[in-house]
Amino acid sequence: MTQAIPLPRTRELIRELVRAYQAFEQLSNNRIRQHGLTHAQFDVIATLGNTAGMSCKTLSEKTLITKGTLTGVLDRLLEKQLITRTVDANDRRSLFVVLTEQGDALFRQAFPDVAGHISRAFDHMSDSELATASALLHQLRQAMEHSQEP
Amino acid sequence: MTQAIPLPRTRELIRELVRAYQAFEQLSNNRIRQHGLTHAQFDVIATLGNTAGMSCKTLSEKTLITKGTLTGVLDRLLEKQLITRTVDANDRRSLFVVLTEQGDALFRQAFPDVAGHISRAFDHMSDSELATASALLHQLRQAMEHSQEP
DNA sequence: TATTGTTATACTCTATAACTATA
DNA sequence: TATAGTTATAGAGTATAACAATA
Repeated sequence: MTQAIPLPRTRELIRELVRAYQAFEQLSNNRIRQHGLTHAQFDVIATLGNTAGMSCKTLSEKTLITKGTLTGVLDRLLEKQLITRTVDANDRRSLFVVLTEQGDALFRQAFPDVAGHISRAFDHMSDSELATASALLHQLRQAMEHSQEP
Repeated sequence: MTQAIPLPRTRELIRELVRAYQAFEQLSNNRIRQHGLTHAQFDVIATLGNTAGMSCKTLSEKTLITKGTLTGVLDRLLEKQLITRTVDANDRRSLFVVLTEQGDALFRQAFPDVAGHISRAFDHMSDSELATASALLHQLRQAMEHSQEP
């Protein structure tokens, strides 16, 4: 309950992280919608892409979409015939989700397009600058993931 | 329409940015909800905090919430008596939004609490590390903001 | 008993377009 | 005509809790 007052440097970092992501969202959301997908749907497609499929549970963990919500998102992808959702023979409580051929085609089209659109923003950065930035974001993520609830 | 294939380094950067923000959201969302606010409502309160107020238009630009959506968000904050929304005497098309005393109290309580909760993740980082990280995120944001639609 | 996923509920955000009123 | 904001519409995501089926 008693929170230490965050240091100015940390506040600044949080503000910049939020702003950077806002800018990212603006770039990506338009592009994602041009492929007829919502952000959540794109996340699911991108997560399933280049895999042999996975359970709802795994998908939920990777996308951070809670199970109740995921059911609805998958329902809509099913309607669009982008995925299949079949009972796992080994554990019949579990459902196995896989991209359809159509879903895979969309993945192979949409993912590079969205990524490519964003990547143009970083055209002026060198390989080593990009690598440094990635490493730093990785470090920030690790720090946040390992900071558990009190 | 023809997109350059994004370089691996850029893809990696995008992936890390998304993941870092996911981790951030997980940390912040729980905390925000403990103050009885949604993410959008918190954004508005945080934007209005430490200001003399601003028009809906400005608020919309700062929070990236579109005007139609903003009306609903402000309606709910109004219900909770956290803001006032009054006609601007100078331009009577415009509405001026200000935190109430109650809204300001919540801002002064919730903002440091949320920021403090997150900042603990970065406790182990030095001032100069934090500054470097902020500068880098700032650079990434600038790059994305200046990358306009083709 | 615990786990996987669905269903039900209720709310919030979202984009969009038509609209009102002011300028 | 243009701008600021509301309203209407229709969807989509969200958390939560109760539930069914399976382990």
